[in-house]
Amino acid sequence: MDWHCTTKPFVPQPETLSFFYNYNNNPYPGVEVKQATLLETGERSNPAMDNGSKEKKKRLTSKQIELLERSFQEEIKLDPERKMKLSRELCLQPRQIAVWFQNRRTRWKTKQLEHLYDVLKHQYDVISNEKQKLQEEVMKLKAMLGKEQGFGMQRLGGYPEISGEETVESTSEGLRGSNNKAWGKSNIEQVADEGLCSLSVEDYNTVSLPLCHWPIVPY
DNA sequence: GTGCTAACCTATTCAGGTC
DNA sequence: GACCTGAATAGGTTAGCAC
Repeated sequence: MDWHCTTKPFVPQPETLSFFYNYNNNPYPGVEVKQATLLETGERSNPAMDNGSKEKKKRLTSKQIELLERSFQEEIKLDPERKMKLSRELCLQPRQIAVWFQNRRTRWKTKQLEHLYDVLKHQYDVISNEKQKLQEEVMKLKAMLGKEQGFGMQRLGGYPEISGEETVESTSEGLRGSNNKAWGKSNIEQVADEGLCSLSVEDYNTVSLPLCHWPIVPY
């Protein structure tokens, strides 16, 4: 089984998260009313219970799952025609096919969310590391500046005042802002330029989560 | 506009399998 | 027997169609 989507994925477009909610830009994907077939009507009822005697739940065979999985990889949605075809081929009720696809989509979505979490976490780690490096660099530069100014002031008979309140972040921003070309672009800005994330310098300092402006489509 | 129907969804239940 | 997984159910939303 491939709950981890390691085989051919129906890869969602990365620029949007809407695929979690909307597989085909409809409020409910695949909701297209089609004339119900005789077999499909009454699908809501449990076919296993129809004969009065309560049949026990049965696991699908590996062969059935294999075919269902292959079909799912081809198309995440299940159209009535395909449902009936699978139903005949696998000797399962159409309802069972529909339920399997529904559960499979749920599992797929969960996996996608887990994957997205990993990606975001990685991005966050990268940004955190870069911030740490920049802070260290700023401290070094401040120390150097202090020494130089101290030396100059000694000759003038005084010492400069370096505020302890001054934030590393503001200094960092100022330096980079005043001489952007010399500093070059940070990884984060490159990412932002590539349109993956929309980050401002302000975001930089307050970022607690990657501030990617991906649309969250309400369900 | 309203009612019906069939598709979808999430949350939950329950049974089979594994340790 | 506890825990996990997956098949199935319950209940809700949405959209197309007929009236």
